[in-house]
Amino acid sequence: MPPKKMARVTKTAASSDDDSETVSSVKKTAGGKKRTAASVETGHNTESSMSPSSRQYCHWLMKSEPESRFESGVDVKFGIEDLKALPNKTSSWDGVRNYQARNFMRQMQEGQLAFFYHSNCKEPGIAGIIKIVKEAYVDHTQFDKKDVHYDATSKPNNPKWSMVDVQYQRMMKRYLPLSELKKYHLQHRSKGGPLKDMTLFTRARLSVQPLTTEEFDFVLSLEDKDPL
DNA sequence: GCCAACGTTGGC
DNA sequence: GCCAACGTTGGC
Repeated sequence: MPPKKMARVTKTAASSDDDSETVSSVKKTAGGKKRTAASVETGHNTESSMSPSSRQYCHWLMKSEPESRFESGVDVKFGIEDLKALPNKTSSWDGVRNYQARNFMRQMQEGQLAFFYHSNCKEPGIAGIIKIVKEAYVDHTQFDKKDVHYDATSKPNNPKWSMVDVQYQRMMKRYLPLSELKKYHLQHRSKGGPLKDMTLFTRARLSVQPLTTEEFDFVLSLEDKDPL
């Protein structure tokens, strides 16, 4: 596995958010390569007809920090350019230590797309698009005492944390700053529109989050528009 | 660097 | 199971 992804995340441990694997979905793990993600690529599916808890998402947003920052002496920098520079432009997304974020990763299916979001930097925003190329499997860094995201409370016979593999797809035609997305969010919140409930704003600290097809498509459409 | 928001911990 | 203290996230 590649570098250190970042996906920071709190170090939690048990929590209320279900530690459940159960939650719908999810795949099998490890060998994972199989499974064709059937419905997946179509992008659409049932979202509108399901309750939030059972909804199956097919688009995601994953945060990482493109600028150097040291955590326990280790640089957690990992921007989209760093992903692009790796062999096969692919990396595991390890280090997520938040149950909600983990559960979303466990719902991801091979072939689904995600926005690569740059956080904690000069200009936060969406930098490009990545694809899920391997579904959730055990994040080995949780057992590595040397790793920044080591979790002493997780045991190999019952791992707590998962990761997926992602592959670089492309840069956005233009960088989409958080500030611009926020303007749309506020606008849509008052007058209606696809970004009115976007998780990026309603649960700002979540490092892995879902987007509805409507949200994803709207954000994509901004590439061809002038900045607000 | 500040600090608001919010998830987690742990006493009770 | 409540909730205050604490730690982290991440925009600004």
